[in-house]
Amino acid sequence: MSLQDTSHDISPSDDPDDPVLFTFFNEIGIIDQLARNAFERVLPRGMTVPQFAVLNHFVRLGGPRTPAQLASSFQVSRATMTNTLKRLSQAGYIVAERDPEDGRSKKIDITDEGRVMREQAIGGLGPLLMELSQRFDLASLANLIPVLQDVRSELDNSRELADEIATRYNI
Amino acid sequence: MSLQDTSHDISPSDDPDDPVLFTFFNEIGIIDQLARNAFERVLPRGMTVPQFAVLNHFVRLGGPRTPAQLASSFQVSRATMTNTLKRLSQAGYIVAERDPEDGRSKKIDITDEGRVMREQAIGGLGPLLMELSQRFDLASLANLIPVLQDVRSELDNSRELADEIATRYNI
DNA sequence: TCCATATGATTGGATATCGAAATATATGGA
DNA sequence: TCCATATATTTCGATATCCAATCATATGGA
Repeated sequence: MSLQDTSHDISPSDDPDDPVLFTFFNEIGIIDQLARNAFERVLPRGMTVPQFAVLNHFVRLGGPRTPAQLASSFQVSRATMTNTLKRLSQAGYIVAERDPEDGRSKKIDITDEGRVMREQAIGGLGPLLMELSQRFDLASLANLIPVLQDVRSELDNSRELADEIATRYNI
Repeated sequence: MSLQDTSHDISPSDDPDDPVLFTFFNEIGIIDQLARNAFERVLPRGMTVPQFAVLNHFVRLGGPRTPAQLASSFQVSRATMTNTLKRLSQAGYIVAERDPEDGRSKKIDITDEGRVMREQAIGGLGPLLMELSQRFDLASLANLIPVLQDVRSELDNSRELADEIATRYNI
């Protein structure tokens, strides 16, 4: 959920103690929620956005990959990736085998069933993206992307900052 | 998690079948994740972003509010709001009483303990926002906000679109 | 060789979130 | 009055996500 309520209106907040960053992250959070929800609706029954993302990764970039590599690619914790991989594996969409070179590690790859499921997922996702493309001003969005990437990069570096502030203020 | 992996780099994707919308929502998702995480780090032990958001709502806009109103304000389902309110209530930060006018409904309001907790939360959140304000180009972010609000508004209207596509493609 | 440390993966416990179903109360019409 | 329908809230079951702790395997230095 976002930091700030909106009372479900779309107009900008004009509260003076409502800094730009607040409003910005608020919008980001709501958009993420709505987009995730829209995508999930057009995915096949039981398929989720994170699971599809992993299947798509294998189709587009090829396998195999280790769980650690996947976690890093998607910027989630290894624990989270373990969870997603477990579900995909139980559904038969991926296979895992131990790495003979390094007994700690695993090699994950997509199965034929996984490829079929990924195709089915594209079947609904593609049309949704098409429709949304027509509704949005894609040029404006394209202009936003570099700024968003800067923000991401800065946030990426601010974990220590947050921890430092936490020790300063939360004892 | 986002739809698309990034292999943890920041550069724009130049994959031709990687439409602007894909990249855009991908960035949004990662930023939301990172920001949420940063905020959670500076909140007092046990306090979460959604819980703080509700307390902050009461302090800024006053109470009481019904669960349905809160759910609508934050754009989450009523089930989700019930869950958050239960935790806040168990911690003593809010109180609920039945609405004498309408037996189905409840009036929620913040307690003094809730106000204290909200102040403590501001203690860490404020400094983090300050620091981030210095690291970011706030003017660029401010320019983005209207576009983001348009996107949100469009997504807000696209639930039926997603459902229609779902019935078309997912049988 | 042996141990301390590092690294990969998982488990356990917590919260958030959704949709669907259940529960309780209103409301309006026959 | 009584019932069908609408609305408010909660419950249930599922997934995602994190952190902290655990387990297994490597690796490097004494």
